[in-house]
Amino acid sequence: MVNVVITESERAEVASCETGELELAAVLHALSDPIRLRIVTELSDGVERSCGAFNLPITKSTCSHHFRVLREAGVISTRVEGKSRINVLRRDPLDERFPGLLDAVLQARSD
Amino acid sequence: MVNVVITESERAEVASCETGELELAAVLHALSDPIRLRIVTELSDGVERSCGAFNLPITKSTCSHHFRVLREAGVISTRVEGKSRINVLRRDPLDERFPGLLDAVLQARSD
DNA sequence: CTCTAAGTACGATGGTTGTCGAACCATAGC
DNA sequence: GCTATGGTTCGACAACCATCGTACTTAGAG
Repeated sequence: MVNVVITESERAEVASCETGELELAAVLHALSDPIRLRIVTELSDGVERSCGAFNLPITKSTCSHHFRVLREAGVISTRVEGKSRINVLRRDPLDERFPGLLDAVLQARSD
Repeated sequence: MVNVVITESERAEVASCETGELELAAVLHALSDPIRLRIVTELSDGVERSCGAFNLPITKSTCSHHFRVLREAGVISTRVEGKSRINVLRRDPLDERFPGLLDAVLQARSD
């Protein structure tokens, strides 16, 4: 059993050395919240939706937070359209980088 | 935009109503840490390993913590053998409940 | 121009998490 | 019985996170 002490930043650095690991962990973390899972599931039909179209049981600011987490992990992308922000699932980039991951999560959710 | 306030426990309860969601979120969360991803990856060859066999850059207690998170999410199982705790990846149960998920994660990691 | 609708940004707060060290426990070997 | 060895448990701590309310921005409607 090793007994080395490292800081948080060093830990993140170590992680990013192994290709793909950091981004994968970020995507998995983004998907590991019920609210965000619900958003992703609803977006998985390919229909673009504004943030307000999800009827989520949270306040506006919390809603904004969750969409940002998903956006920064690369799970969704958002474009401005009039007063609304339209959200789209970034299915193709995700499928290319993590083949099968999104499908597995979506299928698991719909069981 | 709805504006309902709920507590954390209520939120968890709501989540558990939709079948599979809670467990899925737990598994995804368990996998969203670099150290635990590494443990799962090493275990994915089917070889059973003691906790100390991973050479992780963390202390014993932190190590114990990560194995517990994986165990409680149902990702691994542990059995006592002499002085050691032998860890096994619960591949079949995982594949049955979340088909393709583990494979997708493992493949993404090895890119 | 004013008002409303849709979000974002900021600051606060309570809960969770990753980490550590020290103490503890169980087993094997002496 | 004594001593490693391999883990677990506990308490502490800093960082992070989900949540909220308030204030702000931007765009369309009147």
